[in-house]
Amino acid sequence: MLITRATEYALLSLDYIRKSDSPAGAEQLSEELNIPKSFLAKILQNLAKKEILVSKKGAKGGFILQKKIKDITLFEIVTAVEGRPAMVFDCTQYIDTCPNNGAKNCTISPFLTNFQKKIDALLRSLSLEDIIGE
Amino acid sequence: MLITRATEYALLSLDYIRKSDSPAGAEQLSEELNIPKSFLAKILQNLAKKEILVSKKGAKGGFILQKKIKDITLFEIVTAVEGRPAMVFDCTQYIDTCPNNGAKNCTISPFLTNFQKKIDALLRSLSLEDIIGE
DNA sequence: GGTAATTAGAGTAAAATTGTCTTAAATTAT
DNA sequence: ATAATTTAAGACAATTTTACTCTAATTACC
Repeated sequence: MLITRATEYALLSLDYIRKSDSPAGAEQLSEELNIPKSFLAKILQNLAKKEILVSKKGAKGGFILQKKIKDITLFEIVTAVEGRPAMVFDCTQYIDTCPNNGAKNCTISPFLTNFQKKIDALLRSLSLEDIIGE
Repeated sequence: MLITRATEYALLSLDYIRKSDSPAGAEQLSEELNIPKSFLAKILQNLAKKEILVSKKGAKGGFILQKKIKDITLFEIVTAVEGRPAMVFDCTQYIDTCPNNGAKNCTISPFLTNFQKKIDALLRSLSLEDIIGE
């Protein structure tokens, strides 16, 4: 799966948040969107760390958007939530057993790297506005 | 991960097989490419079932290509090896807890479906020749 | 017939994802 | 100030997916 459930939850939350007048709390989002609360809280925290959301603590706290939806890319969201860009493949994991000693003599490495770049570019080109509409 | 290790093993094997004069056996491929034998055997079986490889049993048996490399798409390979097309996302899994009762009122479903189609088209447009060269 | 190879299916192990819990820190309202 | 509310952080547990193994059967060559 290129995009995990966590990212799907993030997209749904971001759509809810941008439609909300006041800060939306984790509990509220959890109930409205039927997403496990503690899990969602983590996701929202990650979005806040990466400057996609602003978090407000205390009573009447919650989350609001930090940027316009056209200025938030899918690449940013995925990276924030999953802790790394969406990966197409990962032969780097077993580079130690690679019979070609890494990418140097690998027949498929150049292709896969290129493919990854294409997906990255696609994700960077898509804004939250593209996804959830204006 | 859009493409699993099994598909990577398939690509490496296909490259080896197409360079080989005689049928390449699972054991040989396993040793040359440093891939666990039993795991690889399953992958090769799947490629054979989906008419990408021809399998020859018995002594001097092994696998040979069934088509030209320009006529084998990455989509075919992934589908054969992983048992389904490469998935971009999967909210269908938890459709029962979806607050929008499935895709009908979902804010992100149209986008995700569209995104999936783009990836499918990309995978269908790429031949094995594109990946491993002529 | 005997050996070399694939086929088939169940089963195990490891890793990643998803989800929970508990405690602390910050902010607001009273 | 104090209580109530809400985020922050981190450890932990459950689930799912991926990766891999094993055994027995089948097929084909010599």
